Amino acid sequence: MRIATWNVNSLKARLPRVEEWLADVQPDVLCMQETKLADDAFPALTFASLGYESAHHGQGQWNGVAILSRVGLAEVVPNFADGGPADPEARIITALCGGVRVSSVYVPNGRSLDHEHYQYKLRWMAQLRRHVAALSSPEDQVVVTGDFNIAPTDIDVHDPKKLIGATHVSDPERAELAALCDWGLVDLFRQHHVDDKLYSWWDYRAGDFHQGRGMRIDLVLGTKSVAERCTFSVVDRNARKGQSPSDHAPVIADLS
DNA sequence: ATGGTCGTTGCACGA
Repeated sequence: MRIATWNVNSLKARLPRVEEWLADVQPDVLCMQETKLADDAFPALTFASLGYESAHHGQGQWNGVAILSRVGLAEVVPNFADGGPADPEARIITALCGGVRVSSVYVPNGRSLDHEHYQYKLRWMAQLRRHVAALSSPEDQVVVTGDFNIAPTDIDVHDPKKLIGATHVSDPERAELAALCDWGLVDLFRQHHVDDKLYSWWDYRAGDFHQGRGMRIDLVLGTKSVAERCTFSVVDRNARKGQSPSDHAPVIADLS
């Protein structure tokens, strides 16, 4: 089973690239973020014609998350399901795909450490932990994947010194991510690339992609039983090239 | 050292 995550930065703007990529890479499950669509504008028929069932949790204009699957799509849950307050923004959707409980997540950016949005980001990560624990146990096959807007360690950013005091690398948000992993999730990409400086997002500006200035903030986390099945993981940098790319590249993990 | 580019929308803001 090939599972992938991709922040597409507007599915309306990116649909041709996504269609081409699906045909090329043939994932069994694709989690998307930042569709920026209302549910009634989501191109479910286009994906159906390519062999994928789909579920979308959107709000239009901003945010929006989706799951495509050709190995079954059941028990779809938009938003958090931990019994706490619903997120007013469309940032998480969960479904059972091929025996794996998959969540597609778009963690709030945070904007700056002194911004209210940063507190929202920390609260969001804490609720994500409760959501995952409410729906599953660490012994289950669980994948939590998407745009975390958190670089787990300093090797996940091009120049850590330039980011001191910035979001994506601060201790409190890294602690939230570590706490999520402590529940029983493993960074599948790092299993296969122990110390590679490889990124999944590059600013559109200043030629950052071609200069290699990026961050690894798109993660595929899996429980132990999933991690044991994971034979291969890669960032598909090719999808960041060419005409009208997203600023994120897809991350792929193959399960035996 | 600074600014730069997209996508949304509407003439600015989020990433």
